[in-house]
Amino acid sequence: MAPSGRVTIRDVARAAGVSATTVSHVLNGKGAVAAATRERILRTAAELRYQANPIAQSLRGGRTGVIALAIRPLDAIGYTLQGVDYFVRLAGAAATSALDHGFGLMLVPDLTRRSVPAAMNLDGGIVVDPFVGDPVLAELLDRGLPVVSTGRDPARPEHIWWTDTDNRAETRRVLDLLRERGARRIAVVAGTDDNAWNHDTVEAYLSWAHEHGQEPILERVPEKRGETAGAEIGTLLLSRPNPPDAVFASTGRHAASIARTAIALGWDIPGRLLIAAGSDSEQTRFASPAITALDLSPEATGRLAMELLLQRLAGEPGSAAPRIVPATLHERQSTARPH
Amino acid sequence: MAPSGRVTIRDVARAAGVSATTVSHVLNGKGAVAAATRERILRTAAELRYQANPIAQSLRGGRTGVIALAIRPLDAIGYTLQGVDYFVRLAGAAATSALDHGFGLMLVPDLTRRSVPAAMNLDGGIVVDPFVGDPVLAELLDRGLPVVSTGRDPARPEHIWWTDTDNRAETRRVLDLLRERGARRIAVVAGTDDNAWNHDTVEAYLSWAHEHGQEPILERVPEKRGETAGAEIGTLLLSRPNPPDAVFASTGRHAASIARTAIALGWDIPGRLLIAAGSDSEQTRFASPAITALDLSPEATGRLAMELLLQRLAGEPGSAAPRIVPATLHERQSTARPH
DNA sequence: CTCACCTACCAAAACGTTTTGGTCAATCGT
DNA sequence: ACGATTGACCAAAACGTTTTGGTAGGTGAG
Repeated sequence: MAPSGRVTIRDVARAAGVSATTVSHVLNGKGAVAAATRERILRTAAELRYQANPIAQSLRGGRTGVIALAIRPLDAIGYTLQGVDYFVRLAGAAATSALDHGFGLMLVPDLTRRSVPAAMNLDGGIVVDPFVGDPVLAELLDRGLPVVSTGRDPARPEHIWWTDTDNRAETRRVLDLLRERGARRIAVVAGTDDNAWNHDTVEAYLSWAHEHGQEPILERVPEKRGETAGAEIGTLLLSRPNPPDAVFASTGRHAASIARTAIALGWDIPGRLLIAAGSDSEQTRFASPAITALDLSPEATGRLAMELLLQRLAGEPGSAAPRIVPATLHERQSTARPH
Repeated sequence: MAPSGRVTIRDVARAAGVSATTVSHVLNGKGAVAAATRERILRTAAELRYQANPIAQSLRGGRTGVIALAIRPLDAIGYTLQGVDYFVRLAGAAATSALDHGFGLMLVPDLTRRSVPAAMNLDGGIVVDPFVGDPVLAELLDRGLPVVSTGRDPARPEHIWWTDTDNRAETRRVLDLLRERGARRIAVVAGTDDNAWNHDTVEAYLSWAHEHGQEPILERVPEKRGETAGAEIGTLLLSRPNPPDAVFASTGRHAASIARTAIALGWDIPGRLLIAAGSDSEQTRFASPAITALDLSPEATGRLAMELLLQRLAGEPGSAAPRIVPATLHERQSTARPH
């Protein structure tokens, strides 16, 4: 055994009476080795509980098998609450998919803020919801790594390796539903994070409102602000001289707190006010009445992003990017009203 | 430049007219190097944009700088929702702390279920809420890795490297509060995951009930079951011949759905029924009325676990383990009743 | 019988660092 | 003036694999 206490390929070779080359061949199914020899080597390796040292393999092969996951919205607010179940579901799906392909997924909180540890060698990266001109996305690309993002970076149109739901179409879909349910003055409450999701939502709303001859009622509330922000916005909206008859809030959290505020102010939901959310979460399912919401399929998004990345790493032609993931609209009590 | 296209330490050495040894010395601040030479080497390295290859460093040093994070309750249910904000907060704190010390945090979904990728070489591991006799904890320990868990494994008393809140004391604290607020028939709803948290909660409740001469009313509901489970349990509890006057549910999610059910059944909270939760979450803050809950300080737990692990990796004497993290009890509407 | 071609195996190089164990010249103490 | 010490530097070994480029012996075709 090596002085380190670890069993090396040489120990196995010595014990089996062959060269390290032959052991490597057997273990990787490469060269031509006699059946008897193969058996003996496999047996010896098992007996010695030999495990190839992945670092040495990486050094030779140039790959580490580690993929970075940067969840930008969480970087911005410090990993506190906030629409978190979306990110957990996405990260879980990505990690599972990575492990299935022999890769590990490493969580990397804001690479640009702290000095990047030397020990971090990555094969690729996934950036979730990059900001416009995102520095972390830039950093990874600068390192020459293949990167796939979840949501595009509008300031970097040449970066086509992203996955997302069709935010504009999905937004219109919800607006159409609200209109179909009788709403004629639909307000939208979007976040302030400077990313594609918010941009698309606002843009889709403004053009939709224009098309339907409705004066836009747009409010924005910072993602980092707590549930109280929803209450303020709700109060603000409902005390307007000409209040909305429906509210579409992009996060489930804000939708739920606006709904609660409305009810506290004596508004009936869905009788007098319809509510919908742009992202399903525990709050939307849990609110009373339950709130209609878009399920953005974070699992599919995470899995797809990982697969796209792994295809690129494998040098495969790679199916065309960007790739669009369909969302599911869960209709609930908050918009239940006969047509 | 090396054929790989990567700048190696030899390239720098050649360009600066010194040996690789000297470059390494300068870059790591090790040997004795003349000031002028040092300057020249640093300048050259910067010009060539030299970055030491971490894999080679790892091979030499035997360390990878990667720590595994296994979140066992999520492994059990497949990374869907459920008390998730606790885990995100914990994982975020652990990742941040790791990165601050030059380590990366790798998410490892159930190591025992899928074949462990060869490329995964770890320096240590953190296991969140291990089950009794947890196989993932066992696997990591078998590999000879230093492991710290969040919550102990009751089947492995010799494993003292864990961090946790004092579940028994905190449970009693909540029960005491409920009693102080007038409750005399307190029911407890715990999870079914076979881990220390559930064990401790149940154990503390049973002995507390015995001490206070109260007949225990204990229900258990699987963590994986959705919000509907809470409704069922709530109905069950309240339709007993002799219903409870307070419910302590270990998860915020179950507390909230039980509260909602109770209200739907016409019970006034906190007038006729008190509700408290053993873990703070978005649901407890968000329910109406807001629900009193223990904030288990996942950030502190995650940070502490990481620090404990890093101390062991650094070979430091290591402050005594296990380490206990204090929880904070947030009193809210659901238990607001004059003494 | 000989040449070519397999089969089964191996020695050495390569991956890019860090560390060990030097060498050589200049300086210091006596 | 001479041995000891120090400062500045370097060649080679080491980390544990995988891959390259072999060799030696056996076998089939001509």
